[in-house]
Amino acid sequence: MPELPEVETLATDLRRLLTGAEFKSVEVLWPRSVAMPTAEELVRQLPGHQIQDVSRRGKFLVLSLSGSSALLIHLRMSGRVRVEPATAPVDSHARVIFHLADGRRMLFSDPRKFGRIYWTADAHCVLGDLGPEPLDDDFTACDFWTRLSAHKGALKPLLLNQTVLAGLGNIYTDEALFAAGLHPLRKANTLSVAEGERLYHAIREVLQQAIWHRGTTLDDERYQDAEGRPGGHAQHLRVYRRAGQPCLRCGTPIQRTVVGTRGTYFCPHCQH
DNA sequence: CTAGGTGCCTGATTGC
DNA sequence: TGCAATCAGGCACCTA
Repeated sequence: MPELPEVETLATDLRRLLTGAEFKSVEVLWPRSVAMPTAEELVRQLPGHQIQDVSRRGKFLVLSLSGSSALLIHLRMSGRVRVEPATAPVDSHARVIFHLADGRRMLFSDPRKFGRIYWTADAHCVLGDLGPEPLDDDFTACDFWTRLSAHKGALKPLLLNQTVLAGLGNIYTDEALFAAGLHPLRKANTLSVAEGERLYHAIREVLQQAIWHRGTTLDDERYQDAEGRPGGHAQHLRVYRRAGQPCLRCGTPIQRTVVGTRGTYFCPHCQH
């Protein structure tokens, strides 16, 4: 599933591929993929708008358009965005097809139909509740510890909460907790300042490594970059989907448990 | 306010 | 073998 590193990789690719491109027409094959405005309005009014920049906020892909509107795309579980020539065969899971004036198309495909597209003049109304960007310079360890200490629940659900911190999903949350030596059920407000700092640095390092490898594509998952290539980070995962295999630090078998509703992987010896 | 539960979805896996 | 049931999971939405 696409999390911050996958969306970052995609945004970087799309910026290179799409800056300056203009929408010629839009085909909506699954109307519920369009969250805002209605599919009809998108089809009627998006053509003619130009893509001025592509960036990322949390797990949202942000396409800044002429006229200061923004096209926001959330891939959720199985969404994918690809730029391809108009002659490419149409993906059977295509949900929205953006035909570009230069003849190419930007395809949004999504087998599980959880992904959502927003077109709005006020991106803040969609992105406004997101927490800080973990890789931003102005997001500090001190800020992070303060946020953690305000919650008495377990660390894992808290790190998945996008209003606390933007961009982490199931994979990188488990990886960051392992790297920090913290148990997923550890209560957030019991962390020492030093432990908070460890988690802060672990999150940033795990995310940066994954971006370096252009994201994680697991065997049964379909994350791809804008040109259809898989990411290379799967082989660097240290706990995620490694239940029963030896911890790379101490050799103890990695355990899988369920926290909330999420499959959760951790080393019972290294994480406290 | 927060915490916890459910629905949205389909491909892959499991069970009979 | 074939079919049905189960599971996975991010987030919106609901209730306590």
